[in-house]
Amino acid sequence: MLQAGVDIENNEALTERQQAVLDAALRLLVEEGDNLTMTAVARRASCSKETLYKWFGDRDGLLTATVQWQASKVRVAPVDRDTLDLGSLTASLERFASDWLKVISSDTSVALNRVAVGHAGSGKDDLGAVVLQNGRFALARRLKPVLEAGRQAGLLDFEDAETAFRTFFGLVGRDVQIRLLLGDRVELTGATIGGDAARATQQFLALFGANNRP
Amino acid sequence: MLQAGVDIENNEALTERQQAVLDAALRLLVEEGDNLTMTAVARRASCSKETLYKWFGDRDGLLTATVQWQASKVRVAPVDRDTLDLGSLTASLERFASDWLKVISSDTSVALNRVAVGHAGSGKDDLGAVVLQNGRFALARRLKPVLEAGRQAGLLDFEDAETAFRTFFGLVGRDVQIRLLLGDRVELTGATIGGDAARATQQFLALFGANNRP
DNA sequence: GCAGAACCGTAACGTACGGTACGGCATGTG
DNA sequence: CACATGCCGTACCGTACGTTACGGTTCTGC
Repeated sequence: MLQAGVDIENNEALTERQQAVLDAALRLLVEEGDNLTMTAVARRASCSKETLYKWFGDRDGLLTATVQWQASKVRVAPVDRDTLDLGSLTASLERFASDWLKVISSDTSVALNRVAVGHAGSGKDDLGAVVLQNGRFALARRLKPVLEAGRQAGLLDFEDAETAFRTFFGLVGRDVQIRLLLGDRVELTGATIGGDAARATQQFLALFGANNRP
Repeated sequence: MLQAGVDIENNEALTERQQAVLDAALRLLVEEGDNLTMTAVARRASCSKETLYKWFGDRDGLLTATVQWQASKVRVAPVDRDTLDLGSLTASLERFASDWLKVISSDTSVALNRVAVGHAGSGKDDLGAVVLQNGRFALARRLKPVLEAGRQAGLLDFEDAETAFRTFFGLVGRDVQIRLLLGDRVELTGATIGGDAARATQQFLALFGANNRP
């Protein structure tokens, strides 16, 4: 219920100690997955279970706080759009693709997505919505202005920014995320990520570049 | 451990009653998710828990048997490749895309993928591998011959069939599967599926069609 | 320096659920 | 008909874990 607990709306109201506890919970979540126990978190964080319950109210409260804490840590710098030619647009898209691939292939992302997917079935909490909000929808919010700017500059040609974004999303991610979530060992070194990002960007430009339309 | 149980390698060795039990377990899995209980399965299937343990050995054994039972039910007819022009190739690709979208948006697929993802963290069983084998890899095995035939006929142009397939996979699925797994309500009527399949096919042909290369 | 709060460590409680045992019934077999 | 087998229904056991309670210790304000 979390009648008394941290204000999960704005994660600014987290003291240092609470952040450390959530970091410990996050590390444990990456290691153990959803079958972590409250005693394990308490032991790892060197705090008492009473404190955990006082701060986060509930096991689900602790989990959501952990997920939101991790989400609050990935604040990216927005791209500058003053210079906008084909080169800078390509670089921006490749950057987005590379960052996204790095994120979804990271251990923490895989672990968080796993627990969120597992909890999505029985609607006890909204972990899925949180992960979705800070994952796929955050990416859309940051990428759409770039796409719109590209269209304004006559570099891109598309009807709907949402559909264009979803195509880009598919070209970048392909089968990587589902394979990682299902436990498949996908080789993703830095070089392959760079190559995949460049390939996805070229394919996207081939589909939505303004010069490719007769 | 499943020392004594059904032969999960070939699901032919399943009696009628066992299939009915697995169907009940499957329905319950779709409804309840991973937090289904053995007593609930026994009650739903009108069998005793003793029988469940004798047949499937374990809770994980029951789950894997259920997943494999569902996997064995989706055997698709292979496409005929005698006539191979651009029209039939397009139709085949659209058919694959539409079928795949229908599968991943179905309730059972979402439920099965959820439990498999949830279990992928702690390697107690290989649900993830089973789902992956009967999902994404089965699709690749069925689609790659079509792609190769298209290349042989001079309709497609690609270096590696695997990369071409993964691009097709991304163009079709985009963000649908992860959004569904995370509990997002994605509108997927028959019309939208058809439209998405056609769009993905056109995009794939635009990228890998032989006539588009100078 | 002291009262009170915050918090740590641990013990205790309650329950849900995986796994097992057992009595009854139905069916097949000599 | 006696007997064995297979299975249903249910009661039972053990344990893991969420949740609470409590004594002891450190921190904070006056």
